[in-house]
Amino acid sequence: MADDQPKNDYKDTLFLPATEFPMRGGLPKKEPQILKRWDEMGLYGKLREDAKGRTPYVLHDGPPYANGHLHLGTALNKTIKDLIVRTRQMAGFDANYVPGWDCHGLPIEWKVEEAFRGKGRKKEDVPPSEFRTECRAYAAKWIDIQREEFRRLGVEGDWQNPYKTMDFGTEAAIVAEFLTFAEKGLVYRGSKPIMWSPVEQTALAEAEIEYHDHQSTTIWVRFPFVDAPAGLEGADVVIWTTTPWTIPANRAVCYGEGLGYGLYEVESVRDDLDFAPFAKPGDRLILADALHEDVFAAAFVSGFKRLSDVAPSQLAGTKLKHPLAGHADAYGFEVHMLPGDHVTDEAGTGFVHTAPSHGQEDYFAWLAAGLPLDAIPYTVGPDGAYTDEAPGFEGRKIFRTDGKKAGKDGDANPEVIKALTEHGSLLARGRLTHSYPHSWRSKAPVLFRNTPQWFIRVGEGEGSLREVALGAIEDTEFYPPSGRNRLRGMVETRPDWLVSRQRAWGVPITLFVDAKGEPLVDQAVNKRIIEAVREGGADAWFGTPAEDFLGGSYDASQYEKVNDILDVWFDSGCTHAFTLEARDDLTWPADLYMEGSDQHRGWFQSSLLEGCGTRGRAPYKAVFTHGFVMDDKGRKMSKSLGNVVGPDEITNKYGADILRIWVASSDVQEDIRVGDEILSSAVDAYRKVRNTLRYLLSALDGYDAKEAVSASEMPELERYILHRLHEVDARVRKGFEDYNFKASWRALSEFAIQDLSAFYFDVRKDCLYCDAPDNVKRRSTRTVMAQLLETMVRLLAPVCPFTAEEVYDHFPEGLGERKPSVHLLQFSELPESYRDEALAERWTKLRGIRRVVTGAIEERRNEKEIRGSLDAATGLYIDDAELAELAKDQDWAELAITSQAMLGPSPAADSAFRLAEQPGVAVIISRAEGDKCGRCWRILPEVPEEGALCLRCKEATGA
RNA sequence: GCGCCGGUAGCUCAGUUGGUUAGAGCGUACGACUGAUAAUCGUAAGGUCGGAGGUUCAAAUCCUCCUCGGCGCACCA
Repeated sequence: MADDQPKNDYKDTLFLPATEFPMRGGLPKKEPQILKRWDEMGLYGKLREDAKGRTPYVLHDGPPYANGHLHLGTALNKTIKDLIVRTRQMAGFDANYVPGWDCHGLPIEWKVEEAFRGKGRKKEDVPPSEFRTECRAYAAKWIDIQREEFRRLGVEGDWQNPYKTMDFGTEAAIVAEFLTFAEKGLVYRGSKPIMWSPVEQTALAEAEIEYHDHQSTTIWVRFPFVDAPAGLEGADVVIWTTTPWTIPANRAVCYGEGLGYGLYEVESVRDDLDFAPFAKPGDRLILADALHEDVFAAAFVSGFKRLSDVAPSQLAGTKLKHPLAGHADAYGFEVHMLPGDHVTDEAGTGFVHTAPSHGQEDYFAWLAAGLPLDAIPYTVGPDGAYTDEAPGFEGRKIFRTDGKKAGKDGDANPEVIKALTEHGSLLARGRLTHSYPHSWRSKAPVLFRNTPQWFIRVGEGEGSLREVALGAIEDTEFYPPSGRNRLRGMVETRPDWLVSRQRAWGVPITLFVDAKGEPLVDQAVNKRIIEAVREGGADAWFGTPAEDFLGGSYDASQYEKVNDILDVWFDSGCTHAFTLEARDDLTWPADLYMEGSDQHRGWFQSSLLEGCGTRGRAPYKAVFTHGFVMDDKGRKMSKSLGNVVGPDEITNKYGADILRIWVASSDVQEDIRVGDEILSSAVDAYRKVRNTLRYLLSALDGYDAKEAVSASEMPELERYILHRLHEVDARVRKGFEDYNFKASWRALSEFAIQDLSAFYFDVRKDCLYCDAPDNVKRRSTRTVMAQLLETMVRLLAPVCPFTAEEVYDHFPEGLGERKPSVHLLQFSELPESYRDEALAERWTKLRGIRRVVTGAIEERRNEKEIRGSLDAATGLYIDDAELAELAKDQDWAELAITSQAMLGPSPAADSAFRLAEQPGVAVIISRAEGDKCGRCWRILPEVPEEGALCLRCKEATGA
C-alpha cells in the first residue's frame, strides 16, 4: 500500500468486517464439492434419523421416464418437489422423499429395437426375453445417469433406494393390483380398432405413423331399405368409401342430423361410353343435396330429377340391407342407420359407410348407439387377410405382406368389388390419391383393424368406479383449485380404461381366458402367478407353462394365456401401492402428488382410478400442478426453433442454486419462461442475497454470545428490525406452507435488499465500525445480526441448499454449537415478543421521512454541493404534529447518514426540498460545519483539526 | 375442432369482497462512495393492466366476443 494519507492511520483501530466467505459464489465448481461432502457425511441418513418420530409428510414422486437426459421441465419438476420436501422437513415434519422411475413402455422399446437393428437383427428375430433383458439394461443405464443429474440440482432424497417400475418385486405388485381389479369383476375383454401394420404384424402408435400419398380405389355403394319409410319405397341409400375391403365389415350407415338430403331419380345415363354405367334410369337414390351432382357425375348419370326432401328424422331408426346380402349365403343381417356428428356433406354422399372394426369414428358411433361390442366382427387377421368372419373372402389379402411388393394392394379390393357388382350394389367406382397412414419402419400402408382388448370398467352411475373416483376428487385438495374441475371433467367423460397393449416391454396382463372370452378369476392361481413374477419378472409369465399356474383345478387346454402387456399408465398408477404402502418409511395415502398439468390426463388420473378401484379412495390427499417451461418469448421449446435450454447448461454456467432461484421466484403454477435475461435476474438476486449474508458474517467477525443484549435493552431500531424479521420469517414460512415459493422468495430477498442492505446495515455501519466493542448499541446491533443470520440461513436453505451450507460453514464460532449441516436444522422459533406493531408503524413513518432526506441529499449532490452524505448536515422541518412528535426523539444524523442534523422550526423556507408523497416534511441540506474526523469521517465542530479525532472516536480508541 | 388455464412496466411478481394519481424488487440511465469494492448507497425514467364491447356513480378486478399463448383430447410418458 503506497498510501501516505494520514487519515489511514486510524484504519487499524476500526472494527471492519472480515470473513473468509467469498463475495462470489463460483457455484459451478463449488456445488459438486458440497454434494460430495453431503454424500460422505451420509446427510440423507442423518436427516431421517433426525426426523424419527416427527409427523410424517409424504410427497410421493411421480416417476420420470428412464430415457434420455433431463430437460428443463423435469428439472423444474424435481426442483419444486425438493423445495416442498426441504421446507416441510425444516418446518418440523419427517419429510422423506423417495424418487422413482417409470421403466416400461414404447420409447425404450424403440431405442432397443434400433440398437438391435444396428447389429443387423430385426425385432421379430429377437426372443422376447432377450429383448426385455436389453430394455431392462437400457432403462437401468438411464436411471443411473438421471440420478446424477437430479442430484446435481441439489435434490435430496433416498437415491440409494428409489423405486423402479421394472423391479421384479414391483412388477409382481403391479400384477397383483391388476388381478385385484379382475377379482372385483372390473376387467373385461372388449374390442377396438387400432392402427395395425400387417407387414410387421404389430400395432402402431400415432408417433410411429407417417402419412404418404396412396392411390385408393373408391366405390359408391347402394344400400336398400329393409322396410322403406313412406315415400322412400324402392330408394337406395348411397355411401362412398376409399376402402372397399371394409365392406364385409359394414354394420351401419351414418347420416348427419343437420344435413339436407333429397330423393333423386335417375332419368338417363350417358350413352357415349364404351361400357354400360352401373346406374340405370329409374334408380331412386337418397343423397345429400350438396353432393348429388358429384355422385351423378361419378356414376355417369346424365339426367335426373329431385323428387322430394328427405328429412334426417325420416331415416332415424330405419334398417338397411347389406350390399352383399346373400353372398356366400351370408350378410343377411340388418345394417343400422345411425346419426353421427362426424358426417359432413363436403365429400362423398352425405352417408358414411360404418365398419366399427375399422375406424375410430365408426367404432364410437356404434357404441354411442348402444349396440353390442360382441356384434363387431373380426374380418381381418394380423396378416391383413380376411378371416372366416368375412364369408366368401377368406384369405384374401388387403395388402401384400411379403416379397418386394409388400405394402402393395392385395386381392381383397377386386374381390369385394366383383361381389358388389354381382349383387347389383355398386353404383360407381373411381380412383383417389390421398394422404394415407403408413408405418414409419416398413413404409407400408397400415390399416385400422379391430382387435380384442382388455378394459377396466369405469362404468356409469351408482357404485361405478367413475362414481367412486368423482367422489374422491371432491375429497382432494387442489393447487391451484382449477385442477379439480379439470380432473373431474376428464373423469366424467372418459371411456373405460383400455389397459392392454400389443407390445413387449412391460408388465404382462396375467389372465387366462376361456373360449367365451371370460377371464379366469381364482385367487390360488393368481397367487401362483404373482409369486412367479416376483421371482422372474415378466418373463415368468410368458415362459411358464399354463399348467404350472392353473394347477390341478383347471384344464389348461380350455384356457388361453393372454399375451398382451399392461398400459404403462397402469404401472405408474400403482406406484402408491408398491411404494407408499410397501415401505415402512412412507405412509399411505400421500400428502401430496406434485406434477405438471399434463398429468391430469396421466398419473393423477391413473393413480386415482387405481386407488379407487382397489382401495376406494385416491392415494393422495392433495394434488399440486405446475406449468411448462417456455422460452423467453413464451413459446414452447423445440429443437426446430433452436430455443431449447438444458438444465446442465444452467448448472454449468451459473449453478444449481441459480436454477433453484429461477424456480422459486417464478409462478410455477403457470407456464414459466426461461432465457438469458430471466436467468441473469436470478443471478442478480442471488448476488444481492449472498452479499447480504456475507455482510452479516463479516460484521459478526469475532462475535461472542456473551456480548448479546436482551431485546428490551436494545435501541428502537434494533427492535424494529427484530419485528421485521419476525414478520418476514412468518411470511416466508407461510409461503412455504402454501407451496407459494415465489411469495417466500420475494419476502426474503426484499427484506435482505431493502430493510437490511439499503437501510439497517447502512445506518449501523458507523456504529459497527467505529463504536467501542462494549458499546451497548454496537452489541445490540451484533446481537440482532446474529439473529438475522441464524434465521435467514434457515429460510434460504430450501431454496439455495448449497449457498446456505456454505454460509453455515462460515458462521463465526461465537454463534454457538453447530450441526454437521445447515439442512439438519429446523426453522427458527422467534419469540412472539419480537412483534411490536406500534413500533413498526412508527418506523414505517420514520423511513418515509428519511426518504425525503435522501432525496434532498441527492439534489445537492447533483448540484455538486456535496459528494458523500457525510459532507452534509440535515435540516428537518416537519409540519405534521404527529410526525414531528415521532421525529423528535431520533438521531437524524445517524439515520440519514449525514454528519450533523437538526430539527428546525416549521414551516421551512419555500426553497426546502419536499416530496409529494410525504406531505408536511421539508428538508434543507447544508454543508456540515467543522473538520473531518480522521477515523469515522464525520464532519463535526468538535474535531480540532482536519483528520483529528472526534470525541466518540477518541473514547473508542482509548486515546 | 372440443375441454381447461393464462396474457399487469425490459424481466420476475403484488394488486384483499370492483372505490382516491396501478405497486414492489431486479434491470436500465444518471450520480455517489472507495472502510461490503467485479461490492455497496442514492435519484430518476418506464405501464391506454392482450384487444373490443357491456354492466356500474366507479372495472386490472364482473359479463360477452375477439386475439395470442399453454396443457390435454386413448398403444404418448
